[in-house]
Amino acid sequence: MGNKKTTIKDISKIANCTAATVSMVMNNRPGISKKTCERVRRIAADLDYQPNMVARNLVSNKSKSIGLIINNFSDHFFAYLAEGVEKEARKRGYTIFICSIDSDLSLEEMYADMLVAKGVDGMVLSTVCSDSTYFEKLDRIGLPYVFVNRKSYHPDFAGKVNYVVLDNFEAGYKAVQHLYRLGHDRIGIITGTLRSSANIERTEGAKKAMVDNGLKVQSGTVINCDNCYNKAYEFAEKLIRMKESVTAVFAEDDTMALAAREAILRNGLQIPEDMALIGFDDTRMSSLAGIELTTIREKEKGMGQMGVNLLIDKIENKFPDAINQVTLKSKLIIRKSCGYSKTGYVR
Amino acid sequence: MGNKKTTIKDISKIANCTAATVSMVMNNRPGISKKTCERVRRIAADLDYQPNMVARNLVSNKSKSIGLIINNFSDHFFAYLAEGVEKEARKRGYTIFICSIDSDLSLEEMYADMLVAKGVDGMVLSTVCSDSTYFEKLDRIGLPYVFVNRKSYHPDFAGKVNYVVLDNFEAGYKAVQHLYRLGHDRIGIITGTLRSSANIERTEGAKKAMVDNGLKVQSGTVINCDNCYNKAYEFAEKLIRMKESVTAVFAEDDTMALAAREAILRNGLQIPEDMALIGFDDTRMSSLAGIELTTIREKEKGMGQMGVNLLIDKIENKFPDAINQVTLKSKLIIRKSCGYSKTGYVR
DNA sequence: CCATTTAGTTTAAACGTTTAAATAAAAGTT
DNA sequence: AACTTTTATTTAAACGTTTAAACTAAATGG
Repeated sequence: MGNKKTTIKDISKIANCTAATVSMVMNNRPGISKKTCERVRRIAADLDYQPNMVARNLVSNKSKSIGLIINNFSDHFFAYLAEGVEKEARKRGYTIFICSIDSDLSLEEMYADMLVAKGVDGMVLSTVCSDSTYFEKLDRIGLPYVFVNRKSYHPDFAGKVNYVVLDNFEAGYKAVQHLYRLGHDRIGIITGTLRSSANIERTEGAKKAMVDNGLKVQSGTVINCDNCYNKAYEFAEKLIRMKESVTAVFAEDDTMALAAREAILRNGLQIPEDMALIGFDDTRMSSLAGIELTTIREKEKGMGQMGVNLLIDKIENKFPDAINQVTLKSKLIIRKSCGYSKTGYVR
Repeated sequence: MGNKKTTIKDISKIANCTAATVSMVMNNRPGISKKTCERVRRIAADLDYQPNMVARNLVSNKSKSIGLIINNFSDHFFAYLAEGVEKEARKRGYTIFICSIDSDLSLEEMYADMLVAKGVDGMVLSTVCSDSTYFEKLDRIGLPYVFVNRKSYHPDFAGKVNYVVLDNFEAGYKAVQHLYRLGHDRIGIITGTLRSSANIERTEGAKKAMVDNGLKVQSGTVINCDNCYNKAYEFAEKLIRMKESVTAVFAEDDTMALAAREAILRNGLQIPEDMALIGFDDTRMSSLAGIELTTIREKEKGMGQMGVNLLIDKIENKFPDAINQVTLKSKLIIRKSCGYSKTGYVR
């Protein structure tokens, strides 16, 4: 043990040349004789040489590492997002530093600073919108970053920031439109945290659909449950008690939808007969026999991939000053929880 | 843009002292006058100085970074494991490089090499047991690592390697014992990939329980489905067709259990009346109304935490040559899918 | 055969820190 | 006042690379 790693110097000594020569060989630089090249290569292989990225990073100021800040690992959304980011980054030769903030917004800036200090080449930011604009620090030092699943509403940044998002407005609209056309007039909305532009826009879309169809958004029927199972369960019970006024529920993520489902069933009601239910995310749970939740599918993995590709393009200066703002579309997955049948919509 | 990061030199110039002095101030070293200390501190704060970890890493040979290799992000097990690792590491001041191999075992060694090159202080290895012993390279260079959810059977390593695992044998035993005591004599087993010590031991435990109770392990009733939903679905359909010989199924993870559930229900059978079913992991799906899967709960997050704590203790040389082999116990979560009732077991 | 080009290699500085050793300045002792 | 001790600061080397510039030797050209 303690047998230090092989360095370029170790090789150069054995190969009777200087470190510079070895470096050039290892980087396939032109202008080295075939003989030395082969000799050095052989010795490097013999000693199982791996270039020290830390040293390389110091001089080149490139680390081939990317920072990824997510909210948490166990949410379907972030898990798939991270999967997309990591796999795609790997393909392009980058490694991921991952940080989760677990809804503690104050952590984000701290992590970002740390990632910068650790020398990442760029960052993917997927947590909710804090009002802070700490990322102008990133701009200042010229470190590329892209938002995934998040926009900035800040007037100084909204137009400049690179992002990949879902068309959440359209998705929310679509969800409510589906309920409306199945005959529902009184619809409750369980929203996710409103610090996220995604949820803000889902909610706006949903409300717009209600207004466009001449429905009223009744007070107490739209509540922020912060993507939390328990809060959603409680709120769903409240909605049930308003049964006269509510016949359908749109939950802005599947976890909350399933919380609502539990509340509805435990209170002796049936889905969709007594209460229609539509979720968001199309998690694995939604398709199970007996659950069959109508929901909205977004390509989290794809968003991660696109985001990181875009980031790497920036890093590698493919399109230095392009501003990339990508908006993806979602898909309505119709199952049984809203009672849609082949006979189609009633209006 | 392009406004390079502040360095120690920038500060030293303004503060009229040398880089060494600044360094000492930033590291709270004794022997600097209060005056310089404050001056340097103020300037550093003004310039928003962040020490460059890359440079620091190069000289100290410590990076405060840890490598984590998982199979994938979207599996419940690895998501929670990673969550535990990351959170605990954060508490102790470490950042995580995450790599997923997605069942491609050959990637693991490559990643490990890369992580070493990037200067991690240690690694948490949670993927399946490859037969390779590439980690002796890690021993050679003196880089600490710990296995989580995995042991080594290799005679040279089995006794020396640090790990945190579940008592999978006992868990498998417990699962089958539960079925047996509910009156089942013919039990099918859907195993996870047998390249993982976890699944090997679950299977062995399960078989032992059968043997101990005088049951026969019939041919064709124990099949490796590689933790794959589709394979499990198919195999479950086969088991159904052997209905005379099989009345209960033990699946080594919840995903496969739910695949079996779909197969059973789609074939017009009922759970638990026609077929009892027990899973493993207690994922969020298992507890949903209408699913209510009996399963085995393990603390993935806790395993991650313990693993990384153990690793950091090694890194920081708390117990230099201790060998830590931790075995945790699981818990049987009884729901409805095996038909257990308050009347208890029949034997 | 000398001048010039080309090919192969080395030198030396740089990247931003840390750290042991050296030095200088200030403070104590007699 | 001369010597010792203490305190504060600087020097210089190191970490493992990369890279531009300098050098050397061999090849080419006239």
